[in-house]
Amino acid sequence: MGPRSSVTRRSGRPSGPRRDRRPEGAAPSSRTDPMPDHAPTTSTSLPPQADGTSPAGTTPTGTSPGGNATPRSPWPEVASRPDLPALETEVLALWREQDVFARSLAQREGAPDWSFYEGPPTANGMPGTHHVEARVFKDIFPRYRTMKGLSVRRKGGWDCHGLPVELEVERELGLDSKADIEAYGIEAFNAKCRESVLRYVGAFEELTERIGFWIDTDDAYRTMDATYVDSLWWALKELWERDLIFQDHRVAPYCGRCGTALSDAEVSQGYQEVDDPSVYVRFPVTDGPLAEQGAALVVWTTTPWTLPSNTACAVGSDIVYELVRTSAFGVDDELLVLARERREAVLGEDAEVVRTVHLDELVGAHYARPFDFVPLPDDADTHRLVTAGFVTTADGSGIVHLAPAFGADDMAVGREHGFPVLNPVDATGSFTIGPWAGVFVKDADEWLTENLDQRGLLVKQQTYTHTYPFCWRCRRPLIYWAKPSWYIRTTAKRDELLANNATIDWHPEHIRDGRFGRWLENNVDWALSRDRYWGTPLPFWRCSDCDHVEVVASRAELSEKAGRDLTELDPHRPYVDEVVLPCPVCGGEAHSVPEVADAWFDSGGMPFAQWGYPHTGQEEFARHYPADYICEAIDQTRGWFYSLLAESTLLFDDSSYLTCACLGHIVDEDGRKMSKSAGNVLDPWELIDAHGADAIRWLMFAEGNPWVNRRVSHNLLEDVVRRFLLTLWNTHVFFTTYADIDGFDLSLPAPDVADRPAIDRWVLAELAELIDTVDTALEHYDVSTSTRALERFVEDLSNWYVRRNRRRFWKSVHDDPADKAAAYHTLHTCLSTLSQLLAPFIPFLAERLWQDLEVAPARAAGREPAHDSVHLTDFPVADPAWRDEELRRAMSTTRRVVELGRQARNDSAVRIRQPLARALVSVPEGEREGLAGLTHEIAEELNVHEIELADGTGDLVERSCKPNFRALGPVFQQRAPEVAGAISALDAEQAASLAEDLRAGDAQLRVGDDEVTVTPEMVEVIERPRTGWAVARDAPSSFALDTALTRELEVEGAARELVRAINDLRKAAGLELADRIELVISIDPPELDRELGEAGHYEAIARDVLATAVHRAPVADGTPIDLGELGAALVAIRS
RNA sequence: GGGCCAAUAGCUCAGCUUGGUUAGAGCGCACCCCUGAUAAGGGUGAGGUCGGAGGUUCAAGUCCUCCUUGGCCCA
Repeated sequence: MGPRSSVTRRSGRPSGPRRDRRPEGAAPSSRTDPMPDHAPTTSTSLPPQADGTSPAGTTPTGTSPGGNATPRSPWPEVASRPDLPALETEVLALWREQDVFARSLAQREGAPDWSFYEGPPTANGMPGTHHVEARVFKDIFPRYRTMKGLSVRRKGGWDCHGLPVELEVERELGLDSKADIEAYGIEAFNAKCRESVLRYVGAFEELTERIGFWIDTDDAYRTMDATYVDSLWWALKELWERDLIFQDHRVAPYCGRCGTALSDAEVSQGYQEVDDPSVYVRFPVTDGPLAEQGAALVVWTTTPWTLPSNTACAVGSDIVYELVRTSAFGVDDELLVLARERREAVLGEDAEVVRTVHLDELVGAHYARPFDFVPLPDDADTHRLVTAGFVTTADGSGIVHLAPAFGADDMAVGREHGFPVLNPVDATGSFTIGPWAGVFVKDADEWLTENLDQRGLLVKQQTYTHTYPFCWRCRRPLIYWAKPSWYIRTTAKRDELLANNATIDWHPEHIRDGRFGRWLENNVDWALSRDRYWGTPLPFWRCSDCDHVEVVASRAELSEKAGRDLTELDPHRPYVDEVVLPCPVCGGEAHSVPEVADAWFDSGGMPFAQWGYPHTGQEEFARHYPADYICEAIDQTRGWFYSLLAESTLLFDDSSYLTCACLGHIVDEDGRKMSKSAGNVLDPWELIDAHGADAIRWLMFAEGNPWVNRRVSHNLLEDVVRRFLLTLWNTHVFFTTYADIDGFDLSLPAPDVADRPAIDRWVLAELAELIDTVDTALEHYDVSTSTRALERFVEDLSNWYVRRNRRRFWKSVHDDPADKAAAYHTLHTCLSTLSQLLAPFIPFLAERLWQDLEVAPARAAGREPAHDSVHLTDFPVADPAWRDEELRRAMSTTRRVVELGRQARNDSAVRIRQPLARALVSVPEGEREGLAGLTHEIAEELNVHEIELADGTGDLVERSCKPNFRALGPVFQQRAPEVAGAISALDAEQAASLAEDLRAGDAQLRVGDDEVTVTPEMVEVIERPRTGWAVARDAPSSFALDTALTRELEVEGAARELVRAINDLRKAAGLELADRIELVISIDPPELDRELGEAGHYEAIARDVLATAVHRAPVADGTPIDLGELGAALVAIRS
């Protein structure tokens, strides 16, 4: 959407930022309190909004930079529960006000171009969810390339011409035929078409902006514009001059109601399964031996209306025919001729075979035509049998009726044998002569059949179920009809089309040789003309005297030839029809031909016509040709993908696009196609209003495979929001909440990465990996890999990094300022970089993060941020200092061990609050060293004082061996299972011995009667603790937990229990994060009280519950806290 | 009739290009834990003949052939 467009679509939509402020009189939030040394002690969540609205995020910049935020803190307030659609409209407002899209383009001026072509949506209906799919895929890669430093001009476009537009207008005006339209007036009709198009363009523009598709709609091309048509005229003249355009009678699928032939693409949209008549007719033979015997041919057809136009019949040269006697069809002992293979199917088992009929006897024989009301040319030798390759015995009788006017095959055979074209059918599809004159041919089938029956010519009649083409708009059956049409001779360039196709980078790859390649191999000449009104007029003027055709390449050339200024002519009917040219050959009058161009010709010409090339825009054309990237749904293989390739191949001898993304269709939750009749169409606005555009975008990019049909539903969108967007948002909320409380100053220098704790270095190493993954994947148009990596990282960041490090954020800044700074800087880097990585995917939320994390702090510090929008930044590059493969591996092991530890805790039923003394961990030897540096993470996470790492020796562990087939297989081949069995069968002692041997290198192993050499790779040595402790393990690792409790551990556990219970009391009392309390506590028995005191636990409790004093005294109104077998406490808090 | 694509847990999807013996994730369900991210978080469990049948191979969800079902396209 153009950066200057407006977005005022509906009332009732949030129109501006909402403040997530407390209602008057509510308890003050912690942020307005003096800065606490300690972390908040109670929930940081905000109370429900008094006005009933859900809390939305703030807008830290844009409408009111800095707003009424507390001046002290650079960090914006963020809602724990965001209203994503509202957040997005705020971001839209920001982009509009700051002109961000235009600036993102301006910023790359002079940079290398990366060219994108907009495949124009046909503006003849409201945009649907499938348009959202295509448009977000068109958006993401240009955004990515822009961030990579390229200049990506994004010129919008609208497909304005074509039958769909006409039909819409016809409906509107209540017109029902071409005669109606002409009565209404072509000029007025086309004006209505133009109006209709403009109406829908507006609807598309709104949706385009709302979903964050950055494309310049202000600069959009429109296929109906005069300059565009001028370009198409040039192209048509080029083709004409290269002898690539011709006019011919061709049998084409034709709609009598719409009065036009349909393109293959159009026909393919209208196939339906229907029951048609299936009639077997007697054609009495009139010469030769068969005639003497009184035999008749059995001829089959499903289109009785074509029988009056019959000119011949075809038999197959490799088919065996028989003369058959039967009385089963109303004539006693009649003789019939048909294919042997069809005898039983057509005549039944009782028919008696008289003899085989030689092909020689059939070919050339004449027969009596079934109807004779269509006049025949005098000199034609018609109504005889010929051979044709397409005759089969799959159905019918093996004798095929030919009517060259109504079948492509028939026409070809007719040409070969010089048969005339008998066409008693007019442009409305009705008979022009005979008893059924004026009747639509399909409606005459029944009468014709009855008539045959009455005349004793009908053998039998059945119903035949097959798929038959219907007009995709008006739903009437198409007929195949010979009519004059203009064609582009694409078959002359089939090899070139295939060669150019081979140069295209298709996604998915199989399109190239599959669907598209096959289509090109079977290429037929492009039926260019349409007998309609609202389209590009063919620039052909034909002399009424000598038939010379004059072709013009522009309105300027037309002016020259007409001898008057027509440069301002609206190049549409009826204006073009009014121009008469003098014939340069005979001096007669040349009139424009009445046909307009197939609208696909318009769309395929956009690479040059969007610039008005070659009359204008030569430089732009050269600069942006070919497109680096185009993208549409798979149905465009026969549509735009073809018209683009055909035109560029014929005109420029190459492909106009280098990479083509070919999307699957959008289906509903149950995998069904969305259709109005099924009532399962999802309105994109409804989805956007409920879940936000980012949710839809992420669904499109992350859920399933873009190249395959994908499901969209409210449930799936909710899932995306919860699983991904809210996880990301929660992490953001965590950071900004504590950054605010601590007044974290971003401008203070960050500790060197090398000086930060391992977990910081780990998350940065993961971040570096993430950047590489996303960058590489996007480079290759692979959104699935990128989104999977991003989801994984966000999950790790939230549920490992943040969870493991919470204490670092809330502990006193005085304890360890460097550590605290490391934590803040690390998390800030992660979120900020994520914002950039996510910018092409979910531009709204990414922008919001960037505003909160980069723009707001900078402005609060009185300086301008380096980039005031994430969409103006460069795609992130990983700092080499972040990379640490070993640490990533080690942390992966650590996390696996922690999972085992949790499992052991679970199984042992010793809850995590109860500290335990020690645990023994075994991991494969290669992972031991890395793990050693991270045991404190395990200890802390599992509340175990000491983690011992088994060193692979000694009696603490028992070993077993597991075969590694990947290494064994190639070496031992057939013996691999035997060797593997031997490895598995080793007892603990043998396994220990083998493990020792393998430490030094290869080892010998007894297998049956042999000894074989095994390498360390072939054997995985597994250790398991020998202790009686609570053990959990997966294959190579184990965790043994010493659950023995000492008195000291129990007392420590009691202290933890007290902290938790007192914090609950604080929460229940409605205390704020930083409120101080005094604690009155009385413990029973006194011995426990003494032990708590001696071990210093009261100081720790005071620190953890923000108590300024602890009074160990009897409590009258205290709350009891159960400390299990140790005793109980009575506690009161005073604020 | 031909072509292309798809079929993996109740649901949505990874894994297949490069075959390795214990097929993963999320959601949902059941039970449990945690409680200073808390309308969050974590664990465990149930749930799979990887659409079917053959074949290749020491080894097949993965490669080959055929078939079934669905979608799209062509005729």
